Amino acid sequence: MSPAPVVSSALTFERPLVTVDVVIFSLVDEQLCVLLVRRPEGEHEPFPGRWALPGGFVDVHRDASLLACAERKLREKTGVVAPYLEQLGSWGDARRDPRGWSATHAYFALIAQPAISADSGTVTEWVACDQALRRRLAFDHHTLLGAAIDRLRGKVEYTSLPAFLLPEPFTLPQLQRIYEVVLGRPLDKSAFRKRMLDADFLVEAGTLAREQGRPAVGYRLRDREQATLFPRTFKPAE
Amino acid sequence: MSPAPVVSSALTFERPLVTVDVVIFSLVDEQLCVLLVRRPEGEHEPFPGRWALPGGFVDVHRDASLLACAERKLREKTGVVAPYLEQLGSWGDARRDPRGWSATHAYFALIAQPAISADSGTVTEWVACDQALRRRLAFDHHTLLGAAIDRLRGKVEYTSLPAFLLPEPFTLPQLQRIYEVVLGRPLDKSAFRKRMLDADFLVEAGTLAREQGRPAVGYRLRDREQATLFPRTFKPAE
DNA sequence: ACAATAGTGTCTGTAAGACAGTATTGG
DNA sequence: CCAATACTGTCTTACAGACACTATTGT
Repeated sequence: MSPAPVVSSALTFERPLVTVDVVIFSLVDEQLCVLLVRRPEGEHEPFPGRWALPGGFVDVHRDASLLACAERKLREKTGVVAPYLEQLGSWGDARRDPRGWSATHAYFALIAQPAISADSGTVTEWVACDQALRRRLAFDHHTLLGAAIDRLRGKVEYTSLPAFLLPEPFTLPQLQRIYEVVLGRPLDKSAFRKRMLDADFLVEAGTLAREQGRPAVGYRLRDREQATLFPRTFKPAE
Repeated sequence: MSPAPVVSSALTFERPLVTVDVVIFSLVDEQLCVLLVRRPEGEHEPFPGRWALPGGFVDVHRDASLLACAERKLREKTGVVAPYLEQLGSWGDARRDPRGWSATHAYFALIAQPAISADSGTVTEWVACDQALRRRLAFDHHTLLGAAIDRLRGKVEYTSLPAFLLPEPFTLPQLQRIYEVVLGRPLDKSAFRKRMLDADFLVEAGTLAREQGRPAVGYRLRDREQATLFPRTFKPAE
């Protein structure tokens, strides 16, 4: 049976709270980091002063959609407008928010420039992923963050996702370093290059010199909207 | 800035509608089918009489969580209690429901027994996937269904998901047929069997005879909670 | 010339696909 | 013995990983 009442225009039953949270990843000093914000200290605030993921209630008058709401949160905290943004999932139950039954929609974003905070008022910090997981976060944000990291680590095995963490143009050695950082293991240079170039998601963009050594070919993404899937994982587990 | 008001215990702002929809897949005559329900005909009902995915409002007093709500919908429509159930994603915006800003949480379920409807009142039907996509469905259910089919087709390339569509115990030839149906192309028998047995997610369960020919070894899933990932896709696109 | 970094060539092992073969049942 | 289905063995090929090699820059 549909739970809609007979006179459906009434819709008088109790509605859950609806929020959006964004797990924003970026690189600081070749480390995978996530953006955290401090909860306000107010008397009636839940988890006052705790670290949390950026997010908040959906505003039915300002936000045309959940995605638009996530983009707004991201813009408010980082100033970044068009990043890689993907839905992570939703978590909803009666207990995750002391203010009542609530459902949150988590997104995860990859951005290149960790330009810290265009936002006024809120305290924000870039924190290394594993360190962030060890903090006591507000709500069930530990779960959300864990899911985001798992998803990212998982997808890195067979997608071009890490490329969204680099400012363009970037070089293949740079990209390989990011893969190695996220995966936590070294990769063979030759195999890595073959895979990246065969996947045909990069376009050449000039030459980039470093302090020392031979300059490298620069690349941009052919399509900044979506990641490329590789036909195999980097290495089947042993 | 968090949109929470200063005195947060008030929370007087307008809340979106929150629903759950479930895309329930099963096999009827070796065809991949999805369960549709007819929307009620009432005067004030949205999309009266249209076909739709089973779903409805979250009931904050009956449903402990979104997942529990999805399980309830599934149970009400099919009587199935412990299927494969995975979150597909959420869709929320101001226009998808004429009754107001609404967010739905879509789940997708794979069940073995298409026992039609333990539910009273509602008209339900198992419809072949591609045919269901051609119907004019209520709300944005065309989008949800499309996403579910894409997800299933995609995952079939590298997971054991189709095994959840078969009643246990099942045989490898049966399983292969399901893979072929969902993928829409034939698979090599030898390669298929090697892959399935190497993945080590099956346990032997007796022998199953057919009308004719040699009986086949029966198998059960080692773990009915989650699917197994294969290290490669079935065949890199050509 | 040398250090440092970028990029390539070549070998090898692994595993998937192709396909023909063998095995086991009922009539 | 034959049809029908289940299962296996062998060959080939593609490709990822290993690793040594060459290339190009600054000092």
